[in-house]
Amino acid sequence: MTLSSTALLTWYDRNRRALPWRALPGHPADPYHVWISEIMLQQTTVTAVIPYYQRFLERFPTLEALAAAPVDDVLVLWAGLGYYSRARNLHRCAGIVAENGGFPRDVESLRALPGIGPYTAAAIAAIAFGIPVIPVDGNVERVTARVFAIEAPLPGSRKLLATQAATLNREKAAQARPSDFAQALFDLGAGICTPRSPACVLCPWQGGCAAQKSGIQALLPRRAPKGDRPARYGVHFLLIDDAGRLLMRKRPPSGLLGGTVELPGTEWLCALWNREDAFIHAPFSDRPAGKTGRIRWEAAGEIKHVFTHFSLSVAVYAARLPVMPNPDDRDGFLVRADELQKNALSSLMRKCVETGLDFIGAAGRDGDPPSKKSGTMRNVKLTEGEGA
DNA sequence: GAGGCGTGGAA
DNA sequence: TTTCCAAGCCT
Repeated sequence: MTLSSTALLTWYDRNRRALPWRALPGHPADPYHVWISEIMLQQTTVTAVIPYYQRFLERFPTLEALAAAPVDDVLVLWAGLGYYSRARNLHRCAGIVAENGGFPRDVESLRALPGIGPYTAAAIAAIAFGIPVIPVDGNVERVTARVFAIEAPLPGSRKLLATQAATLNREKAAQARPSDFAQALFDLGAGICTPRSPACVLCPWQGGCAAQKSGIQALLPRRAPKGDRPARYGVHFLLIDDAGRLLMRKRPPSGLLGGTVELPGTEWLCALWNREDAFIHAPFSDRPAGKTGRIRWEAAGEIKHVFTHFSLSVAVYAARLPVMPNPDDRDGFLVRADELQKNALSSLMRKCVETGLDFIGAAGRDGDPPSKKSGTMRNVKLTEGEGA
């Protein structure tokens, strides 16, 4: 009774966020825009998504433009955003939906498309097509756990939370505005019912919140303790010639960082590499030293990177050659340093390349000892600037 | 169904 | 520094 849909919608009408993918109040949303934004927002913050969304829509203004593009072009626009299977599924999905002449307008058919799970199917259905369902994301789980004081820990409580969340839009006011109601719950979770210190005094549902009544709102939702993150180690090699060309290679099309471009290197194992074993994986190590002579590798730095399920430490070695040997398919391919932004570099590899180039740049200047954090990336642009 | 799958900002 | 975690999906 006190979880009034009207109260929530009124709050939303006054406090809704203006977001690039959001239609203006009272206007219908574009399913293509909603879909792109929802895929990008999976496990990703709004702040991180906004610049990617803008660039993506400039490059692929329509579903047809996206469907017609090579998947590698999509990955270039996605590089740095993480969870790269999203980009591959997005591209597959575009082909299917364009072939069908548009998005299906029901939850079940949406759910069947690649990259669209229960949450995203409900989100598109509600936001773009006005179907009265509640997409259950982290925000909605948190709000639901609190208003009903559900103390069972995630992720075990997920099913229960979804069941309870589905009861939130029973009133007529919610049924009349499914798109706004769903987004109102997002904005409530993002701005008021926040994870750490919820602003209950500002909450349109404070009178009906069971957790707030007993003062446990900041403790919910509970979560089961997560396991430790194991450490892994790798070695990567930056080789550059006097023409400013780097040797790079492409990772397998699926799996970790699938389809992205990387510096050649070792596997990532749970133990530190010794120098001898690591250098078996250095470029051209299996070739007789030709007229270029032996490659003189130098330690350029160490990169720490954290993935969801392990942390990684990469030793970067760098070397400069007058003339690059001709790479074969196993070696990889050459990329001009000033055209790196045309390749899909993960954030990890962007850091590795930056470290290697910084080292080469500093070491290359006569008598200049390589210094850490010298920031000598003149003329080399690794990311598409936003104009800041 | 449990684990693989990125990243960067905030506290 | 460490920990948490953000509009989850796939196998």
